[in-house]
Amino acid sequence: MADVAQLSTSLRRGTLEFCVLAMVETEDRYGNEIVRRFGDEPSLAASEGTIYPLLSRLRRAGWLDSKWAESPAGPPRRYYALTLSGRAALEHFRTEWVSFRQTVDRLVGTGEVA
Amino acid sequence: MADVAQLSTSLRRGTLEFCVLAMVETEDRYGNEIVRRFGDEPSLAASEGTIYPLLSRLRRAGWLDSKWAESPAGPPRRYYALTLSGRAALEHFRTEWVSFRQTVDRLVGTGEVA
DNA sequence: TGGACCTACCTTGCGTCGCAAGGTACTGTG
DNA sequence: CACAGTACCTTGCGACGCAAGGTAGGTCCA
Repeated sequence: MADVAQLSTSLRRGTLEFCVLAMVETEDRYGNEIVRRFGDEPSLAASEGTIYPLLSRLRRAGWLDSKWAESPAGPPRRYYALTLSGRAALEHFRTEWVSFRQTVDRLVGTGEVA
Repeated sequence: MADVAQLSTSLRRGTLEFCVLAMVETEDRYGNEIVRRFGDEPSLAASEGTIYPLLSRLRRAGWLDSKWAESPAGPPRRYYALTLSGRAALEHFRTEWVSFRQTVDRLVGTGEVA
């Protein structure tokens, strides 16, 4: 059960993968970079153990493409880019997200006036 | 992997339980009633196999209380009510949800202008 | 040269959850 | 008495988050 401390853990579910897609939409990025960027988002913080398997799944699903490139200092990096079907999936999520968000707002309320 | 058909399945994760809490916030409700009400929400549809175990978890977590009552026609119903700590959890979710929602809007965009 | 450290990748194991399918039982109707 | 409707719950499977553990390339400095 999601006690209060783990609340945001399961909130991320189903959203994180599309945040990743959005993150590589305009620019190729590599795994560790993505992990660090999510670390800056308090509502979305996710560790290596979450991001790397997620990137593999997105690659297998054909939504991401990857190519190796050398690092200016350190081991080589695997850069990810959005594929055509990845872009389509992201677009589809955007519309799905809007209606989902509205439904939740309506059902649980946000403290604002209805 | 969440293909497009299962997209909303995992979106629900982490949200559904609080929609349930919100649903019994102002009025006691029983399981089948909750299932039917979610059936009317296209973004949240969830079946018995999801709702009943969820209700049990919420009860074990101390967020819901239940009492049996006879039905005007049919087998007895188990009515659920929000406990004090359930109410606190729901309030906590409401603030968490608002910031989560904003983060996702910002990261994936919604098609609206930034 | 060699040790310490950083960066970068990935896997293993555990626990949780959604959900289709299957199961039990009470009630009213023909 | 059979049947259909209502209402509850469980089982088994697959997917996922994530802490922890593992490998390896690169730089720095003594």
